[in-house]
Amino acid sequence: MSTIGKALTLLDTISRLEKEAGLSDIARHCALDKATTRRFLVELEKHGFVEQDPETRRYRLGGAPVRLARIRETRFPYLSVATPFARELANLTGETVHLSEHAAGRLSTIHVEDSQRAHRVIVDVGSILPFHATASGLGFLAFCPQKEIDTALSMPLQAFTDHTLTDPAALRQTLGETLRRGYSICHHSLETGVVSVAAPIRAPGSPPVGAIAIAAPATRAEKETVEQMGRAVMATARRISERLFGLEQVAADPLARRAG
Amino acid sequence: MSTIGKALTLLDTISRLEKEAGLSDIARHCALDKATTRRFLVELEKHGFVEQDPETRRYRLGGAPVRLARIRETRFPYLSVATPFARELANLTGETVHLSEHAAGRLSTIHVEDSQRAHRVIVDVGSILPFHATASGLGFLAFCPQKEIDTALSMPLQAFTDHTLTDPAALRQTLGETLRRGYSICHHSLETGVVSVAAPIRAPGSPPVGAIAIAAPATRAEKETVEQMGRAVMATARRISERLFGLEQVAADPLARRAG
DNA sequence: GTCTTTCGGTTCAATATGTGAACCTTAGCT
DNA sequence: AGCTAAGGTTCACATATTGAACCGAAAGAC
Repeated sequence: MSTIGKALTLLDTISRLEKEAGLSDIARHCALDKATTRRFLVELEKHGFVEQDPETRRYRLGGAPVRLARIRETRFPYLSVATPFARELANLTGETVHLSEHAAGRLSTIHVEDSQRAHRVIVDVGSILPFHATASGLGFLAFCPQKEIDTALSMPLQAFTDHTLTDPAALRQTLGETLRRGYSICHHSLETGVVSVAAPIRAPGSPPVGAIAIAAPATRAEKETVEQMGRAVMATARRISERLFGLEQVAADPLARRAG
Repeated sequence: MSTIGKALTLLDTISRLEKEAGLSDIARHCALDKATTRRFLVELEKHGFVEQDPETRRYRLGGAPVRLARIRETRFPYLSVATPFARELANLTGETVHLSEHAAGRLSTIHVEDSQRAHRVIVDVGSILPFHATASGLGFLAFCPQKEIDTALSMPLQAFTDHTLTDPAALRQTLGETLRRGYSICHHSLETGVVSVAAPIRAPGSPPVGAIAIAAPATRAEKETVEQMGRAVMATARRISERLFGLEQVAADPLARRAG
């Protein structure tokens, strides 16, 4: 792997740590030499991607990504467009709603609207959503070109619960159903006791850029409720997509226009 | 410079480009070889920091920073805490208010609340604010340790207008006044016709993490108005700081606590 | 139409760059 | 004191990075 790749992987590792960590800790997590880790950290710090606490000497995520993210957001206002819709959906259904974005071949959670109920599903901002074991992943993948699906299903598929589908053939069938239905359903695949539905955010004719999902405790997810939530999430995904990419006839570059 | 440094500099360069750019263009902007540029771009793309449009083959900022920024924001909720205060200040004064964050030794604009007036100052999200020629920069620097000030003033100081102060001694005096006053004032330093006031966001006894500023057309900036805006921005900066870092007696690690 | 330039992208020998075992110093623990 | 593990540094060695030269495609120029 190139040096850049290693450094960005290190950055990714730091982003997954619960809180700031020491040099040796980080080196262990990344399976890198301490000297190498240090050089990387120093370099990343110079550019603001990590910060070192001057007292504890521990490292944490820096402020540089904030600037980049804000620039990205002004050019492609995914978060600012989608967030109000997510909130509306959370209010409508009373369940936790979360948004994910596709980057670096992974689907990561970039926003969460918590359910107001005491008994609710918790989703962490920044968490990575496995394609085969989450509604978001399936809802995203189902609308991707075959090539993407093949790639995703050729990876090792971890069984998070005993309900997790790990057989590529079974997953392909699920994806087919999802595509026909317009939204995905996921029962107890990542965590037991959770049912989710999701739909992709996409420009017509293009692969999705992300997904929106509703996650509910299984005890509140009767068959009929799931269908209601599914239709709601699909409708919301469609509205977000229209705001981001314009209506069908406008096949313009999403980055060239500002969503109205 | 290390490979990582070069790659991150390339990323920074891309972030400054108005829109997506081609390979040769980017190579020229970064003064790097085309082959090198390509390897960097491919590596950055693998990790989601840049995207390539499959049709035009041009490159643009990717989605990965969004995830990192959201994680950073959950741990240190600078934007979400400061934005409502900025909006309030914009409504109160009727002028454009912008927030900046210190990272990688630079002050970058991470949020802008536009004035509602037709005649107003425009500030771009993502723009870098020179320390010596902006109210934000001066307001930030004035509250930094002497060492930071020396570093900043030992850089080449560009004269953006014929009002820009570029003499280190004069700037030191301005910084002293700013420190005593509690907020900075900047007349026509970056652009003629613009007057700005700013105050630092900071934990008591620590260097600032950023600044908040009001930018107004000079025609609306009578001496008295400037003083009013200065007091307002200083008060708002103080309230943001208190929300982020707690009140004086709590000298805890800002990242260990959630603002209330 | 053809010539020319520029584009995105690739190759490979030369070499600059990154690597990591061993080292130092400090801090906390027994 | 003695031990362990922390953060950080050094330098001979190995490997990843570099860039001139290259290719085919496409966009202008004439």
